[in-house]
Amino acid sequence: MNDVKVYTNGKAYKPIENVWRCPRHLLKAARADAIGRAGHQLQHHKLATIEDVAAIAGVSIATVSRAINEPTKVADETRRRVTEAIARTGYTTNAMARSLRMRRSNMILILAPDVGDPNFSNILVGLETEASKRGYGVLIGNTQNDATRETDYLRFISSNQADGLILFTGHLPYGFGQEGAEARLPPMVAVNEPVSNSDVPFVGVDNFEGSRVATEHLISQGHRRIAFIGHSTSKAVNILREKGYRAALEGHGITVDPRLILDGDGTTESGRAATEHMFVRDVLPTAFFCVNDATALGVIISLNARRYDLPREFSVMGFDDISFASFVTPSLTTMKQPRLKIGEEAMDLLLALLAGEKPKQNEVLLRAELIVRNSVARASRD
Amino acid sequence: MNDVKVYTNGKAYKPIENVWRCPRHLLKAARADAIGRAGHQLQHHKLATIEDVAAIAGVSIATVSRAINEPTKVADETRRRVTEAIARTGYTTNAMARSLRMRRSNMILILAPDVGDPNFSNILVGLETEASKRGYGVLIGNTQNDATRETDYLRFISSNQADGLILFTGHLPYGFGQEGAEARLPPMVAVNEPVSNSDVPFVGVDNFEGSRVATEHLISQGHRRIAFIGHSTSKAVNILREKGYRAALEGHGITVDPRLILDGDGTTESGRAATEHMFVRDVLPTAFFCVNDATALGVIISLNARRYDLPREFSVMGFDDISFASFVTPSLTTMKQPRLKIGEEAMDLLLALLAGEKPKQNEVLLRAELIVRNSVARASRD
DNA sequence: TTTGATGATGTAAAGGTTTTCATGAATGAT
DNA sequence: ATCATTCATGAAAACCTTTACATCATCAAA
Repeated sequence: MNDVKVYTNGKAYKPIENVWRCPRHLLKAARADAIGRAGHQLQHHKLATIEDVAAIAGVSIATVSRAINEPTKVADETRRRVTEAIARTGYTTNAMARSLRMRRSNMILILAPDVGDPNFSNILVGLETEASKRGYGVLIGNTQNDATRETDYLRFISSNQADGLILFTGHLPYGFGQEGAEARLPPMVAVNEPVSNSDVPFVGVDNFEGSRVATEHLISQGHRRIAFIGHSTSKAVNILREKGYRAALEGHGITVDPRLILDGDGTTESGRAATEHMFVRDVLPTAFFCVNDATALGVIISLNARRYDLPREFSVMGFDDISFASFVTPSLTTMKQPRLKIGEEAMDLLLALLAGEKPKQNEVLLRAELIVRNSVARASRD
Repeated sequence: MNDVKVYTNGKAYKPIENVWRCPRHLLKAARADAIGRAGHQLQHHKLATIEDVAAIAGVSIATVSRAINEPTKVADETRRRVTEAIARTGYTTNAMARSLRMRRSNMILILAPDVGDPNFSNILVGLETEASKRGYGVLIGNTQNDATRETDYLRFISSNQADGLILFTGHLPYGFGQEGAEARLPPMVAVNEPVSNSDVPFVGVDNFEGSRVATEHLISQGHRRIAFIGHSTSKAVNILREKGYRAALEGHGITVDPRLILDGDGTTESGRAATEHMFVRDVLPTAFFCVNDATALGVIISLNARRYDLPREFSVMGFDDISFASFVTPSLTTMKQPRLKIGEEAMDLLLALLAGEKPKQNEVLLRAELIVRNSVARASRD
């Protein structure tokens, strides 16, 4: 229309003729002014930008940015004007622009094989709480241990959409771990299951110690013939818990009877099968210490089916304290994993790594808590 | 050093004297070339950009962008060269830059009062699966029904960090819902609990119909005196389920006995209390239909404590099929919420809204499935 | 041969920040 | 009065895309 454009924002800016030299914060003054007049009500999807704020406050965008991020670096009066302008426009800094510029998204990606798993969701609470407290958001990725899905999620990392990684999977995402790819690994922390063959820091429960405590509890109730259900040569968790069991027995001068140690993969079915197997061979304990609650449930189901009176005739102890533990009959005595705490600690560690700190130790082990319910009683026989 | 800079990337570009007119894709040729020589191994945190790819492929960045996003619009041979350059550099498009430019993050924010709730995590699986299938990521926010935390999370929306919202909370986030703020509402879908006093689309189970089916199952087992535990005048879920219960009774010509309808807020404790109350007043049913499994658990605990033989003396029916339902004794007959499906449908609906489609209906109701276990038996008396 | 249409590609302008460097005023030391 | 510091601020570059528009070659139709 007209060749020479005039910009005003009510603060008596002079018309400028060299348009391409017009200070950037004036270029959009008209628009900002419109916003100003309309109060804090904005156009549908046109949000206020830092330029709008700058124009209203009568300062440059650099100053606005500083007023927000380093308040001490701007004069009191200026800061006041900026703050007011922000309130008037309802301005929020655009996270995308910020991330782009800072090469940092303030997002953490959580990779889990099964998001529906109760163990996951409980730790998640801790992770999320800590992250949010520190200004980070959490993104979740359900991998189902599928290589494709894992690599899919790597784009969050390599596209700068996430700064760090929490691994529930027990292994590096497929595509990492390759030689040469080392440099591309973002800061990460493993949780729930340590990452095998790697130096990824791990936060979890102290399985050895917890298992020892559990076994000692059974011993303290007079049990001498204690079975361990859930032997495995591959699963790190199972191996550690078995070690704790053995340590407790040996600590009390009780000889470990290999016939009382049965295989199990941690499923309910494996607990049931192991118990049945025990009755077939007719080598019976007075108490069952199970590698986890799911296994313990299998044992209880099997014993209930055989019409034994629990815990009078057999004691059963689990590990984990998963949600149903208090609902089985008899309710399960077990070791409670401090899941909330695990989540918080893991996130705390990850954020420290992001801040450039070197981890003092490669694993953080938290103590499991003995939860006494009704599945353990004093031994009624030898 | 020298005033005239020379840019080469091995493809015989001529030196250019007007530096500020130098084509952008040449400006960084040297760097890209270095990357090229080093194979796909990158500097620690310097990822390849679209310019690197462009320089290697010998095209402009516009063409690279098109080759990626609208492959049909570039010549076959060019596309081939670009693809190869991408492979060589290990390029991934920077999500932040993309989002900034497109004003769209491809992220969905999920707001839930309790992330640890099993109902949440199961629906989450469906949400995540569908989102990821469609190229969206999910961000989770644990609000604990805290106003501060809810407003905190709104920055994800107002800073363009999330395009849409899934609400588990049953209400609009604090700060929305105000007058005038209408325009700022992003597309959203409610799940688990409908949002009261609003037209936010809801995806959930058909409570009325499911409840009717449940009650009919009890009737089909010969029960006539069926209690409803969980009456409420405020909770939408409870109200609907009670309506289904009444409809079933009336459909079979059974008079509703108000003395068999007891208050309850859906907690285990409320189920226990209601049952005790019933025995105090000595008006007994032959079957208990509970508003949900948690309530049913309370009923079972109470009945077990009174040494009744279940399900012979009393039948108990729940609703939801939460995880422990199969572990209680007797294992609980209940209506299963199709949680995975709910999650998928909700996300599907939200993405449709994002794509600009108008929802055909304001709520999508999915059918609950009858799960027969051991807590319901044929009525042994009137 | 001219014109018009089509198709492939390049140029440059957003998109909204943060931050380096430059500028200029005010303050304190000499 | 002069000079060196310090302090508050502004200009402009950089972060990396997508896309409207312009350009140019090619080919078909007139």
